Amino acid sequence: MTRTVFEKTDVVPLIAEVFRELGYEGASMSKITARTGLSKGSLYYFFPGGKEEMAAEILAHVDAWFVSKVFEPLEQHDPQQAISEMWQEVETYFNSGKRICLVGAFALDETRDRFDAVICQYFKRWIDALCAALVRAGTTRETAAIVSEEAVGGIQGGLILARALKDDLIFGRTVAGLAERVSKCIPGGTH
Amino acid sequence: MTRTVFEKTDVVPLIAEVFRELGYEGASMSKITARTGLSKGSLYYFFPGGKEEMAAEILAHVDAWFVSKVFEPLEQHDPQQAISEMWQEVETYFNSGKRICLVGAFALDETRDRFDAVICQYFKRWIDALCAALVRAGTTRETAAIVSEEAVGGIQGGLILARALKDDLIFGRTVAGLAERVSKCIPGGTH
DNA sequence: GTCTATAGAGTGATAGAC
DNA sequence: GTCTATCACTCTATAGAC
Repeated sequence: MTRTVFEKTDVVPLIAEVFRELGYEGASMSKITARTGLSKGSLYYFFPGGKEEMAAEILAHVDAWFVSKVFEPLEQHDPQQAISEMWQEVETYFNSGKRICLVGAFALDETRDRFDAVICQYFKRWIDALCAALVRAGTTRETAAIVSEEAVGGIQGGLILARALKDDLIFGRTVAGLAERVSKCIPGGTH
Repeated sequence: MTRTVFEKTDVVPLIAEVFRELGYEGASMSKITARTGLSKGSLYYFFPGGKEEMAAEILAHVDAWFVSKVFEPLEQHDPQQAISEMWQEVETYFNSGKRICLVGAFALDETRDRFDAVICQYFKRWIDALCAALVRAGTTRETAAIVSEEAVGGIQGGLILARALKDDLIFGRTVAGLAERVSKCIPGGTH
């Protein structure tokens, strides 16, 4: 019998892609075993709580990525640089719109109710972090709050359009448009 | 014994809400029978093709609604009035963000591949119709194309944020913001 | 031998099709 | 309601590292 040894840190991103592509309900255990190469035994060894625990860990993993790559820089670093890096990270992470936002997808159906705290926190922190960065860059609190919502929402909308239209360029246009509008509300911003 | 007689036209909107709330995979036949009051027999009488035929008819029904209430007015009526009515219809239809876009939700997971022609057509026609209305109102073709994408995408993003944050006001703010930006690119528009 | 990780047959429940 | 396939999940067996 061959024995492949997995580590949990390697397993989480694999399962994440299955949930991302098939959704919570569509990601059956058999699909997960087929696409990850892990047996049911291994999956339940890593995640005794089953499918719900897998999804919870995956959401936490996605959230942690955004915290370190996007939210914390926006909250702590130079605001203009952090915002500019945010657009870059977003374009790369979502692979020009070919990869969707797992948190956004989970928000749309009853899956939201299973994970509502994480889902709500993710978007709230993103909007608040961007807003705080804009305020530090000199934007008024009112404008910053409105623009931050528009930017985070706009990214989600761009991902839906990219998948719906099977258009590899639309997400880039969306991000570029949002970046321009955000930078225009920074006094002395590059535009 | 009581006997409730259903007509297919009454059944489609009922099933539509189940798909909208639970997603394609989450909307099991038992959930559909439970929430519509229809027996499995009735469902297969109305939809011999099963679940896939139900979803296809529901998508067609949603699309037809948008064609008559949004796309055709944008394509044919007074552009400024049609655009202003679009925002009104969108706010009402999505119930201030408490109701999501079925087409957008289907676009996110592998459900898209089952219905990709309808899903693509829906968003393409919406963007094109809005773009054409803006051009008729005097906007340059280039600006109109960009703004139309931003508006249709922005609506989808607003719906995701509304559900994720459980915020009844954010969708209204999103629509108001988009409406303002759209009207600003019309020469002599009301702003 | 112990311990950790893996395999996969087998469980009852429920899916969608008819 | 009845069908078969598949669901999430359990359990036993065991491979390999120590």
